[in-house]
Amino acid sequence: MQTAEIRQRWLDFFERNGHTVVPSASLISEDPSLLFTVAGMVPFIPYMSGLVPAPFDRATSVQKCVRTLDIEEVGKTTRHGTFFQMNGNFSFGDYFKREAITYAWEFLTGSLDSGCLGLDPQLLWVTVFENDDESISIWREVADIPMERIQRRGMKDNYWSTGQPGPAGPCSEIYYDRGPAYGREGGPEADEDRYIEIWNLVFMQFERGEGTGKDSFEILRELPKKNIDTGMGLERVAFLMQGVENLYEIDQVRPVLDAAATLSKKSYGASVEDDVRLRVVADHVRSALMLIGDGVTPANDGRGYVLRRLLRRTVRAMRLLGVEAPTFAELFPVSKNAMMAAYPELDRDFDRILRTALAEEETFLRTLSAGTVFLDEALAEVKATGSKQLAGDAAFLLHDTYGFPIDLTLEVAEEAGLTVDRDGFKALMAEQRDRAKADAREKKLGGTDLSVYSAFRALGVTKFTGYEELSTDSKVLGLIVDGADSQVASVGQIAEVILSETSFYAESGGQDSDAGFILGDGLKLEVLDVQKPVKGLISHKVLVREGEVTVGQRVSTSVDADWRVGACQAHSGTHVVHAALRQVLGPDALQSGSYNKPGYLRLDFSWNQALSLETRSEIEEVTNLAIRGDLAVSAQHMSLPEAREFGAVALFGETYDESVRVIQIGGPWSRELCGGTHVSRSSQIGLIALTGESSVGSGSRRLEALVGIEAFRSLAAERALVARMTEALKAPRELVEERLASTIEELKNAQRKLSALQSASLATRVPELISSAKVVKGVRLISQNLGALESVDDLRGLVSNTREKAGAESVVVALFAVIADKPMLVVATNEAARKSGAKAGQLVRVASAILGGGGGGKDDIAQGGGSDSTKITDAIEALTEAI
RNA sequence: GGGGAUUUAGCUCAGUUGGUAGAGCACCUGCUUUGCAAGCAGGGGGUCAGGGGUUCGACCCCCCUAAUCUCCA
Repeated sequence: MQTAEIRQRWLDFFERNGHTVVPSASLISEDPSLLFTVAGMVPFIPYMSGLVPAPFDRATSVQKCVRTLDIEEVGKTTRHGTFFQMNGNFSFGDYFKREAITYAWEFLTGSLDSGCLGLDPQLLWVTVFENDDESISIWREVADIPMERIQRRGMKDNYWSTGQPGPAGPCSEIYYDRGPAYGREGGPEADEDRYIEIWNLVFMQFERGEGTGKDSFEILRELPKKNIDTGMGLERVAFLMQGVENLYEIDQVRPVLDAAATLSKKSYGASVEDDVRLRVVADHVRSALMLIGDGVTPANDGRGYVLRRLLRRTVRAMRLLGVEAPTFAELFPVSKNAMMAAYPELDRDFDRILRTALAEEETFLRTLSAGTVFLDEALAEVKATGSKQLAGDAAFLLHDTYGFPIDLTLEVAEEAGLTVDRDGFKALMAEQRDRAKADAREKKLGGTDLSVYSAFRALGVTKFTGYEELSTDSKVLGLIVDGADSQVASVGQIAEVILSETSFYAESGGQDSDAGFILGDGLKLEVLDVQKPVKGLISHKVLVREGEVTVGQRVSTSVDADWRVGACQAHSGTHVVHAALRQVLGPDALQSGSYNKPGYLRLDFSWNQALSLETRSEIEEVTNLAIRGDLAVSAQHMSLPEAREFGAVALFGETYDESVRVIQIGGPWSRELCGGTHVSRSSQIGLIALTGESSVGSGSRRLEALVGIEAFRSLAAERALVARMTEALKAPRELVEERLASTIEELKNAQRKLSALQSASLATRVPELISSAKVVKGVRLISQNLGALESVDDLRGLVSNTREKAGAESVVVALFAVIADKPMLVVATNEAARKSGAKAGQLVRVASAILGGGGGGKDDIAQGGGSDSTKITDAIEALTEAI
């Protein structure tokens, strides 16, 4: 049975049983503490923890997941994949153990005709938590499983918690017996390769306390609402049902493996090592495909780094298979074709996905060739010293600094007949890990506790009225002072206020929060910040200016009107710039983040090179033409699929509800999903002036702009600058640039002439200097104070010139000058003088010490200086002595 | 978030306890030749990423900033 069919049967089965089908959430997790969605239940965490009331009693999903913790194990075992799909059914205070077990059994063993999987009940084993007799009796009753195929396991295997205080509970797992060919008898307790875990049922029953590890915590109490969370590994079931050996050989993955084998002219099954490499390629290509599909782009940290690693490990594996040429152009379409039955959006976005992958492959191939040069040098050096081993720190440097993978280093070293100090390398890697981990631990202490908000969120969603009005009558539902629930806050205190409804916009979608006041009877609260700490809940951070605020009090929210006008201009302006950007650069230039507040906007977008001045001007022009065009701005609500159909731009990394708000500017000209506040016609934006374009990391650029009156002020300031320049240069505006260039050119020429003139004039003094030579200890010494000179270069030129002209007989030229009010000297010796022991560097040191400074150089020429120019005569004497 | 590396002529890069910034390619001029990366001679081209500090003197040492590459979390 095809993987896509198992998936569909799953969803249909649970929908028939009253579950709401929830589409897979993005791989980019909404929870900022998680890099990716790592399990089927991740999107449901707020409902499980009670932070947000669940909108349904029971739900089911097939969730895309990425886990890279065991990335090194990929390909070596049957069941480690970096991308996988988890089928889940969930109950939020609705059904519990009995139904969960019943559904699981029915779906696995029910007949194919009835939409189930038709697995042989004789091959299924289950495990339960050691003292969970309730589950055992349900299993006996519902499935009639003999006791021999039910095993009890401890905390480590069959108890679930998040690792932190919160919900916890026992699990029951279902295993499939692959038969005696795959290992020992005795159930999952004996052999988890023969008995493959396919489904984990988690009974969220208790609340746990503080503690570390999997088993050292206290069970505090029963949960008031018990939940069910189950996860069936889609890939595992697929490989069992398709009668293949592991998850790399299922219909969604195998075609890539075959394509990699063809490209490398290897046959799968011929060599253990090559098989692992082929599986790595098959797994990583699929994971990368899915990640890029969800909007991740390669980067040097965070999610982007995980993607980069996957892509680079693929290139590396292909290299080890003997293919040095680019391969992504072949591999990615194969993976896409295998996955598109379940994920049709991959086909739609494939141009972008492939471009992203190809760009990274090209970058990495460049990195590799740079690393190869370095590695060859390092290996040659090792050989030169007669050693047989490349040091660990050299291998680490290659890996850490040049991104050259260790196993390629091993391979190349081996070809050169050398070994590599792997232990040294590992030690350095461990050191680096510890550094990063120590740092992460330090930072984590600042994590915020959101539990204080859950009670308020349970009262319902804060109604936002700010689209229609600036002022709204409301009621204080709650106060938080210093992170704790409070009944009252008085003058001078800072508090968070939860209201029944509000006209204040909370920071989101890049738009900064509104400013203004919350007013009541004798009460004045200045709003400092507005946030949504929990989905649906708006919290106002305020400073109490006058009076005292208490829970239950009637108040009215009053947003600063000027502020809001500026905020609307800036946010609509951001949409206009985004649309202009895409019009000029093409649809690849997609916004990856933004920030706007009155007068200012910032837009980060995916693009891999700096924008030229012309391109920037063009974007600015398109932007301002759209403003001048007085385009209508409208907002409408629709479902997410409808919005997609409508052509609205959804941003990656953002998560959207089922019902979304689409902002249109000029109809189809700009359509974006957005919850922000906007002007009603584009002309109200006024003016936009781009002020900067910069990089925010590889593959991502940032545009900054001023909006409205701020834009005007900035342009006015530049105009004033040009006015001052025309005045200073005495040239009309059109000629300023030319005049400036010609002035610089003239200045350069003049300087060149001047220095030529100077050295010529200095050259005329050479004969006089030579004739002034005095013989000291058998050496001719030419020493003089030349007075003020322009530069040390002149002095040095004169000294070496004099030495050349002075003939082969021994001579020491020591000339002094005052340059920029400081005494300087240059000493030169010829070969004969050096033979009789005169060293320029030594002489300079003696003389410059007298001048209150220092100096040095080589035996033939040296220079020095000091700070007291009245001592030059003394210095000449000392130098004469020193010869 | 924490490390490492790089930034020098239009391009690719040298630059040795701190003492006149170079090479190859490209460009311009001339000569020699008329062909496959032609040769010879001459020449132009540098805020040594930016800013600050130490020093008589900084491409070089110290500090800060930026960009790019890279590893780890």
